[in-house]
Amino acid sequence: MKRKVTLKQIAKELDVSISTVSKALRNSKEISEDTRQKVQAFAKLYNYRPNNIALSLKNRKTKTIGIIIPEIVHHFFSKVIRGIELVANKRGYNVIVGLSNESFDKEVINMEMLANGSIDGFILSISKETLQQQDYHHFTETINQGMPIVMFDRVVDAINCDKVIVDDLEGAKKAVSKLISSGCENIGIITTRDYVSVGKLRTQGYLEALEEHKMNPKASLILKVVDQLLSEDHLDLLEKEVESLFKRNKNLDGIFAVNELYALTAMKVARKMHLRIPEDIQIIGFTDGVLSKHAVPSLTTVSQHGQKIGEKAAELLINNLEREDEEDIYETVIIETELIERESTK
Amino acid sequence: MKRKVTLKQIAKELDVSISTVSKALRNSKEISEDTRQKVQAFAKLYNYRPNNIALSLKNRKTKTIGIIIPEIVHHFFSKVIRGIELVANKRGYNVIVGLSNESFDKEVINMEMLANGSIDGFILSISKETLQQQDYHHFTETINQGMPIVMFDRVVDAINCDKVIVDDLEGAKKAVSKLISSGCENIGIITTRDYVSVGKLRTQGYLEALEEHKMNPKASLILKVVDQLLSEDHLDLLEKEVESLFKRNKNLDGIFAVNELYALTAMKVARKMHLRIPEDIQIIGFTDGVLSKHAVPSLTTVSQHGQKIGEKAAELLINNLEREDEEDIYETVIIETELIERESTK
DNA sequence: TTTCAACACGAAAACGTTTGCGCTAATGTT
DNA sequence: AACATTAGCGCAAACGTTTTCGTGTTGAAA
Repeated sequence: MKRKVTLKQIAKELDVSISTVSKALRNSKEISEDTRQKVQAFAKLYNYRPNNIALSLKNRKTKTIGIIIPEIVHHFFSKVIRGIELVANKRGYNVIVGLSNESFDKEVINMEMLANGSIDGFILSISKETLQQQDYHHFTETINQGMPIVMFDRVVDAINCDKVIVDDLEGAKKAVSKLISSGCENIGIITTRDYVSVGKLRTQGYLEALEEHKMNPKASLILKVVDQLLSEDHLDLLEKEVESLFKRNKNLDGIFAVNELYALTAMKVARKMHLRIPEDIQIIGFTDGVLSKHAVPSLTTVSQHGQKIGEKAAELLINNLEREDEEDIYETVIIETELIERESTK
Repeated sequence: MKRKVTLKQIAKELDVSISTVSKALRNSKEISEDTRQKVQAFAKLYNYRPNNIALSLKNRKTKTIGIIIPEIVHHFFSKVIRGIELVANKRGYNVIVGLSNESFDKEVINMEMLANGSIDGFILSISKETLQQQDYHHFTETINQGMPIVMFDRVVDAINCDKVIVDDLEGAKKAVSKLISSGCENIGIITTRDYVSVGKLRTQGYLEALEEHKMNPKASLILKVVDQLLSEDHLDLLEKEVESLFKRNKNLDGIFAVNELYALTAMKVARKMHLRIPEDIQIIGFTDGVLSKHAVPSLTTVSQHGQKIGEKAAELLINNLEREDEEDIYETVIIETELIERESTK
C-alpha cells in the first residue's frame, strides 16, 4: 500500500527543494529543462496529484458547492441536483449535499457544518419547518460572512440573494386555463396550506385564471390539505379528504392538483366514484415526475424543469464566486413552466 | 460583511499567542481560568468556528465520504443516499456526491477529483459502462493508496473490498415462487443483458425457482431487453419487445420483471391485450419504487430496502476508517429482500 | 580581470489548526 | 536562603501547497 506521494517526497527523492518540484510541475521557466523533465517523469511515475485540501487552505477556496434540500427521495429535487452537478462539474466544482429532512434544526446544523470552510457557497431550498417558523437568521449570517447563497423553488423575500424559481403562478394559470378551455366549469383545486410559498402561489394562479374567465371561485372547491398528508404514510387520510371534496361538489368536472401525489389520489378517487377520465372529469397535476408519465391514464402536468433550475442555480452561484468585483447585485431567475398534455385532459 | 474569525485574529485582539487561544478554547488546563474565560467569551461573541479545511489538512482526514452513483434521478439510488447521509451525519461525516452517468470516463474522473484529499473513503455503485469494459484499475489504485471503498448493489468479485448487496437471486426466487404458488404455469421474465450483474442474478433466481418446482424453462419466455431501452426515451421500443413476448406465448399467465419500468410496461401491454390483472395474468416487479406503489392496480414487488443498504454501507465504511488496527478484513453484507404483495398478484 | 545579467535553484512565508516542549516567574519545600 | 516544583504561557513544527524573494553560479561583455 503506497500512500499518496507529496511534493516533499519527490523533492527528497530527487534531491532538490520542494519549491523546485512545484515549479517544475507547473512548467515555470525558472527551472531548467533538465530538472523539469526529471521531476515530471518522476511525478508521472508515482502518479502525483496535488492535495486538494492543501490547495483549498492555501487558496482559501474549496471549489465545492454545498446543497441543502429538504428531501432527496423526490423526483424534483434529484433532478435539480443533477442539474447542479452537471454545470458544477463542467466548471471544476464538486457538490456536497446535506438533507434538512424538512427540519429547521437539521437545516441549521447542516449549514454550520459546511459553512466552516468546507464549501464556497450554498444552493438550497428551504425546509417547511423553517418556512413555518420564519426564522432565517442562519441564512443572513451565512451571507454576512461572505458566503453566497442561491435559493431555489422554496424561497423567501426577506433574504437578499440570488434566486431561481418556477413561475408557479403562471404555471397554475396555464393549467387551469387549459381546463377551462377544455370545457370544465366546476374546477376544484387540491393544494397545501399557505405557508408553503409554492402552494400559495399556485392557489393564487388558480384564482386568477378563474377570474380572467369570469368564473366565480367557490370555497367548497378549494381543498387545502393538512400538512402531514404529504408524507407518503398517510395516503388513506389524503384519500378521505379528496373524497369529501368530490362528494360536496357533485358537478365537479376538473381538478387542478398542486403536486403529483394529490393528482394521483384525485384520479384514484375519481375512478372509485365511477367518473371517467378525461370524459367526466379532467385532471392536471404539477411537477415533472415519473408518476405522471406512467400513470394510467397518463397525467397532464405542469413541468417545472427541475434540471434546468439546478443548472441555472449553479451558474448563478459560480458566477458570483468567480466575479472579481464584489458587487452584490442579486438576480431572481424565473424558469418557465411547461404544460405537458397527456391523457388526463381532453 | 465580517469575514470568518480565526485563531490568529482572536490572539491578536486579546494580545496572547495563537496556541493560548487554541488551548483555551479546548479547555486545556495549561491555561488559567482567567484567560480561558476571556478567550471563550470573545470566541463566542465573534462566533468562532474552527476551519474545517485546516483541520482536515492537519489531521489528514476530512470526515467526508464520497459517493459515486450512476444516476441520481432514480428512486433506488436516492434512497441509498438518504441512508448513507443518515448514518454519516450521525457520526459526524459529510457526503459529497459524484454522478458517473453510467459512463466509465466520468466515473474515473469523478473518483480522481475526490481521491486527492477531498474525502476519506468511497461508497459507490459501478456504472454500466465500467461493467461492460471490465476495467477496474481505478478501484484497485484507489484501494492501494489506502482509501477504502464500499461497493453496493452493482459490485464485482475482482475487487477486494466491503460490499453491500441485495440478495437478488433469492429475491427473484421469492417472486417467481409466489407466482407459481398463485397458480401461474407459464411465467415470462423481462430482464436485462447478462453483464449487468443484478440482471444476471435475477434471471438465475427465476430459473432456479422454476427448477425447484419442476417446471421447465422455455427460451421463448425469456426476454432480455437490449440496453438502451432502460433510458426513459425508448418506451415505445420497449413496449414492442414486451408485446412480442406476449404474442409468442399466448398462454402467458405470469410475468417477473427485473425492474419497475419493465413491470409497468408489462402491465400496459397486458391491458392492451385485454388481459385482466391479476385474474388472467399476474405481475411482479423488482425495486422499491414509487411507481409500483401508485400504479393501478398497484404492483407486487420485491423491495430492496435501498435506505438500509445505504445505512449499512456507511457503517462499514466509517467502521473501517475509524478502526485502529489496519487489518483489512472485508465483509460482504447481504440485505434481505422483501416481497411486498399488492394488487397485481392473487 | 572586473562587472553584470541571466539562469537555476532554495528559503521562507502563508493558509488555520493542534500540540509537545521549553521558558519564566511564582510558589512551595527543606 | 537555596532549591525544586508548578502554573501559565509562547515557540515552533507539522499537515501540503504556491509564490515571492534572495542567492550563488555561470557566462558573456567591457
